[in-house]
Amino acid sequence: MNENIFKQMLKEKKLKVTRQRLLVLELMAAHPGEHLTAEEIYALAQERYPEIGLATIYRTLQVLVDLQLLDKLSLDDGFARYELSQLPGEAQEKRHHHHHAICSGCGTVFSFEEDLLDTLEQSLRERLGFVVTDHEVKLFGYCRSCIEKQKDRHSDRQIMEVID
Amino acid sequence: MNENIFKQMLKEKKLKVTRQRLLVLELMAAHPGEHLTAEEIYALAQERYPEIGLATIYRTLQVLVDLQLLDKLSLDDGFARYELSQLPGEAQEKRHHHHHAICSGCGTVFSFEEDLLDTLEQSLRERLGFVVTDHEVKLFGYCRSCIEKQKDRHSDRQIMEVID
DNA sequence: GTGATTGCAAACTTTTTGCATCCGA
DNA sequence: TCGGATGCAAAAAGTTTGCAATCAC
Repeated sequence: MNENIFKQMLKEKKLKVTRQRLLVLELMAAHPGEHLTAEEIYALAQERYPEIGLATIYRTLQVLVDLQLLDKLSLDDGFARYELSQLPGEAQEKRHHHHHAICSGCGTVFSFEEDLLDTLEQSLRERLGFVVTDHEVKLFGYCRSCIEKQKDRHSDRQIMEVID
Repeated sequence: MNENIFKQMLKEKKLKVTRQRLLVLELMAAHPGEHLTAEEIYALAQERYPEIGLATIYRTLQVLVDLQLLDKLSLDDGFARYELSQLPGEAQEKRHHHHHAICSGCGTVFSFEEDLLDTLEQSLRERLGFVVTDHEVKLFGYCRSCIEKQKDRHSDRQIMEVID
């Protein structure tokens, strides 16, 4: 992400280029593919700028979401999360988020691209006149390692039951 | 929804059949397809049982979600929402929620069934060993009537610009 | 200089929890 | 009777807001 493009975007919206805004974007760019909470971003920011306030983090994240530089998402754990947007700027029409598979066992989030919703979106447009601009897909389940742990635990339990 | 089945489910989990639990389930059953917040359910419950407490609503909703009688969902507006589950009881394996199309213009939520994710889920299982147990699909966009309103507004704006 | 931005604290909102009382089995 | 359930109020937890001081332009 080019810093100058960011400065340009801010100027176009008559927003000021501040140290805080540059820092937050830089941090997000340094953590691509992660789904950071405001608190996590706050902690990272404090390492480089201890005086920064949590309210500034929230306000800055909102600015970056408005500029479509960040995506705001939820993993249903009570925190809003943010990640670097994949297609910055003009390519907005095609801006379809990647999807998330959330392991119910360990909470690990797997991200993946795949546009399988075109048929669905077309059908919606035809049947309801609803035009889709964005979609969010969350899959819940169990990752390989949790499935294996689960198997182990089942073996243990069977053994325990026999012993008991 | 058969009340006796519910009582049976409660007994199996050693939970008590209370007036509050019966009331909340009855209210939810009377509003199928709606996506009610805890506050909305609280208001409905108070009409029939003014002494009921909001904490009871939350605790009861949790019980009903655990029993898979309700689905908890989020429309990204800061409220948890609840709706009657489509397939109660045993058919849990096939229990795939319907999806939601949320209009960014007016907030209307359109629900629809369609299982187009089988391919995606199969691919995840093969590639990652991730086994999907549930999914949530949200589509954002504009409904027919908001699109028409938008067109009108555009016409207005053009006229205004000419006049100005 | 001037208006946007920041940091701090307080407020707000939704949800959860502690506890005395109540009620279902 | 007795342990779970309830209602109330207080607490939590994430986020937003008011305001004086500060900073960008």
